[in-house]
Amino acid sequence: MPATIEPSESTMADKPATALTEVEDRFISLWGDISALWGVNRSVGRIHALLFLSRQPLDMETITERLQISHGNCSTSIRDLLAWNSIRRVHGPGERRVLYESEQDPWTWFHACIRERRRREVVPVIDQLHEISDHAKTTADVADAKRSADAKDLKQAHERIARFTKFMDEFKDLIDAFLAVGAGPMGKALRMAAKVLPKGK
Amino acid sequence: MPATIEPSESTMADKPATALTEVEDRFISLWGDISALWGVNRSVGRIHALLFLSRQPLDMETITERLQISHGNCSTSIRDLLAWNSIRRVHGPGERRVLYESEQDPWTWFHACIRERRRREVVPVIDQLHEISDHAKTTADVADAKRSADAKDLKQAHERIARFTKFMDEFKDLIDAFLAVGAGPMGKALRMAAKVLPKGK
DNA sequence: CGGTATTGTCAGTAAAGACTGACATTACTG
DNA sequence: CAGTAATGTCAGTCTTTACTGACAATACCG
Repeated sequence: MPATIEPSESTMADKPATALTEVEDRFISLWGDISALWGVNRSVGRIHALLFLSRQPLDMETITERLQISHGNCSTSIRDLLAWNSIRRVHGPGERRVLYESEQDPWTWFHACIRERRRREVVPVIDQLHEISDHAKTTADVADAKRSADAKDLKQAHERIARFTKFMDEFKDLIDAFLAVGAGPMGKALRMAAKVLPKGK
Repeated sequence: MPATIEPSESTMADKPATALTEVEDRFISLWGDISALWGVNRSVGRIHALLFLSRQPLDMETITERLQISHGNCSTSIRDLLAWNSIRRVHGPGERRVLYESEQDPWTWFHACIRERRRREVVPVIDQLHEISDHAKTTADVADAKRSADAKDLKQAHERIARFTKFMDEFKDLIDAFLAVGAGPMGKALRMAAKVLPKGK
C-alpha cells in the first residue's frame, strides 16, 4: 500500500502549504490510494476526497490548481463522479461557472456506489452467466443424446457453472437486502447489531 | 464490459476446440473480465476459473497450455491465488509435479476473499485514517490556541475526516458480521432472508 | 550425488491505462 | 448575436502494469 507521506501534494505548486492543505492532502492522498485499489481511477478518488472535505462547492479551476491536474483530466473525472452519483452539480442561477459538491453522509454515498455497481457490473454478469449456463446445458444434452465421449465432462462443467450462477444470484439478493435497508434508521440499527455480533476470525 | 465471444480461447493454440473447451472458455473469459473490474489481474482470474471448472487438480504445464500463457505468468498468478486462499496445493506423495485445485463452494471462496481484503486493505486504511484524524485534531487545536485565521477551517476538516473514519469503522463491523455468519447454515438463512426482504430501488 | 524434471525469479518488453493540452463546443454577457 | 469564459473531447504521449522467456533454484531419481 503506497500512501507515502510526501511533504505535501500542494507544495509542488507555487502556493504555500498551509496547515489546512497539509491535513487535507493526507486524506486526499489516502483516498486516492484506496480508489486505485478498488479499480477506480486515482484522480477520481482525489477529486472526490477534496470535495468531501471542502466547506463549499468548488469549480473546476479551483480543483485543477489544488490537485495539480490538467483540466481535461478534471473534466473527465468529474463526469465519472457524476455518473456514480458521488457528486452533484450546483448552479448559481445565471452563473457561468459550474460548481460541484459531494454528498456529506458517507453511508449515503456508499449506498449509491453499491447501487451503481450492482446495475453496471453485477446484473450484466449474472445475465451472461445464465446465458453461459444455458449454453452448457444444451451442449451437454446434445452430447448425451449422441452418446459422445465427453458427455459426462460437459454435464459436470454445466453443474459447476450452474453452481456459480446460483451463488451470484444469491449475492445479488444480499446486495438487494443491503440496499433495501441502506442508509436510513434501519441501516443504523443493522450496523449497531454488527458491532454486537461475535467477530469473524 | 468486454467479454467478446471470440470463437474460443483455446482455438488459438494448435489443439482442437472441443465442445467442452468452448463451454469452459466462455466461463473463463467472463471470470477474467470480472476480476479485472475488481482490481484483480486477468490471468489470476482465468486460472482460478479453470481450476474451479476442472474435475481434477491441474499442474502448471496443463494450465499454461490450456490458457496460452507463459509459465512465468502462471507461476506468479498461482502464488497470488495461494496468498488469497483461493486455491490449494495438492501433493501426490513422492510426486515431482505440484498440482492445484480450487475450493468448490463459491460462498466459502467469497468468504476467504473478504477476510483477506479486510486484513490487507480495510484494516490498514482504518489505521491510517485514525492517524490522519488525530493529526487533524492536533493541528486544529494548535491553531485554535494561536487564534489562527484558519482554526475554523481546520476544525471542520477534522470533523469531516472523523466522520469518514467512523464510517470505515462501522464498515469493518459490517464485514465482521458477515464473516461471523459466513458460509455456514446461518449464512444460508441470511441469504434466504435476503430473498424475502423488499428489494432496494 | 550428478542428472533431469519442475517451479521460482526477474530484467526487459509489450500492452493497458491515465494524463495533457490543443481544439471544439457550449453558455452566459453586453 | 458577436465576444468571451467556461466546459467537453480526444489524439498523442507518458506512466503503470502485465507478460514473456532466459536463467536460477529446488526437488525427486537412479
